[in-house]
Amino acid sequence: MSTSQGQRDAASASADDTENSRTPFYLQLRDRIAAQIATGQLSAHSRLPSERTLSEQYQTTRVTARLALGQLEAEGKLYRSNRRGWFVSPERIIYDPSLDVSFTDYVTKQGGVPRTETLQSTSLTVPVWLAQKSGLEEGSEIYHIQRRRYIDGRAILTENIYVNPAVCPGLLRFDFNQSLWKLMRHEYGVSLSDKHVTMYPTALTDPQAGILGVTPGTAGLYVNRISRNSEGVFIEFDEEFWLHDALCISVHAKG
Amino acid sequence: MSTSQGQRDAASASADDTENSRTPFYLQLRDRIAAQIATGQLSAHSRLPSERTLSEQYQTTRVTARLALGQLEAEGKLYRSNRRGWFVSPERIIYDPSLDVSFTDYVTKQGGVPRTETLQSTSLTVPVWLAQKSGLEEGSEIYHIQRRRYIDGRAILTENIYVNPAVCPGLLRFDFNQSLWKLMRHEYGVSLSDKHVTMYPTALTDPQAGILGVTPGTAGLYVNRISRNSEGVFIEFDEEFWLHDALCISVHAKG
DNA sequence: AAGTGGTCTAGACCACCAC
DNA sequence: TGGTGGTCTAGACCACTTG
Repeated sequence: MSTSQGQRDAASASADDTENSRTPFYLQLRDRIAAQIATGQLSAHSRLPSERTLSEQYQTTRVTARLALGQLEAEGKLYRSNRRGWFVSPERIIYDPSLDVSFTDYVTKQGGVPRTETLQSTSLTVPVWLAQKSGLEEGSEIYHIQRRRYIDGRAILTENIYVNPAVCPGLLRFDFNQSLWKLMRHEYGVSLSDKHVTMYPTALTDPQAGILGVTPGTAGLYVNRISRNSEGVFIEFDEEFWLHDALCISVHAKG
Repeated sequence: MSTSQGQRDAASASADDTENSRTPFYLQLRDRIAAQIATGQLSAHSRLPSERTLSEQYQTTRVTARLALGQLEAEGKLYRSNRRGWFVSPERIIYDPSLDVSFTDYVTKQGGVPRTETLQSTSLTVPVWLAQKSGLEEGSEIYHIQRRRYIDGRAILTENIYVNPAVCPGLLRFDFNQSLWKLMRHEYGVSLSDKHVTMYPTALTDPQAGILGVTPGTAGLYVNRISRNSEGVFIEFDEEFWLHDALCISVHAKG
């Protein structure tokens, strides 16, 4: 007999009930938490009460509380870290993948604290899929660099970069915790002129989710970019896996 | 005593268990369904068995089955429709928001069946936020068009378009179920030269989720675009709400 | 009317993290 | 060691869609 649901609408001060049917409780709860974020009672990177505390506080179950939290996560207003808890998402970083500006520069300029970790830097053999994208011969040599980047201490993207060794011989001797583009420009005089950027929203799955320390299935944005110089020579293929709430893509097109 | 979990790993023929700990059952289930999609046993737009049937088939509960389905939805491999069931997502449509090509044209070219519905077309007063973006005077007149677009009968995006009446006087007399850009070009000789595109992944919430007939919280991609002519005159502001699994953004940048 | 997903309850054990 | 989220069970009623 205690399976009654609802009856909590009275408590929802929300005004946007343009719908005809009752607002489910998890959406009411979502709105209440969202209001606390909007008013600044909960500020960026601050931690929410535990799921058990929330469900008790709002007299519901963990499942329902998690539904509300999941909504806010999907909207990019909350994120979770490992098994540590739920946190308020900071502002999205504005990012233009068609420009070769340094991550460090634009994050700093927008008030964030950037950090880059190099996870791997090796030389390997061009696999089929990359041969097709780059035009390089299958089996020839290519440099592979894998990195993880942070903003304000939170890992928000991991990337795989594949660089044509013909244009940057000996590249692997350098330190990649800095801007790769600056390095290529200053040390090799490489300039990029033709970029093809592809991106789509998708869930982060096993390898990348693990690297970023998030649950598999966490919403992400996949971005890749093929760069060539003015003669059409392949320079690099870069693929990035971003947490979906961390960025806002901004592209200018002229002509 | 019957609360034992797991023990189903034996049934998972999956080979990517590079992790050290046991793969949760909902991920095993996700992989099994994904395999059926990959092999074509389940083809685009075909419907899956009901959640109850699935949970019985795989000897688990609806909650766990829904977790697996939710994963595939987040990856863009499945979508749901109202209370009708779960369906296999078709290929993503490749879309370049920096080009003024017609939706109808590029969807058709990629083998899809496009359809456009005009939900509203009215003249209204420029609100503050739009005045800031466009440079138009607050309170002056602007045309507003709201549309919903389909691919293969599935509603995949809704958009709000705001057009400067100074460059397209009398625009509202036309039919907007066709390409707006073609219309502007042919009838008014308008050509776009400067476009600023902004986009980020987020959940679809109340107004847009309702228009597209999906549950609030469904993953989406928000895209907006401000277009000006070669003299810098504001032409249109367009904002689009896409289902996240429906598209793949592709942008070329030269120079 | 029957079946679907949508919402919700009231618990449980597990794996990991911080103290 | 205690608390957190992660996973899972076994049910329930509701709202909507379809025949």
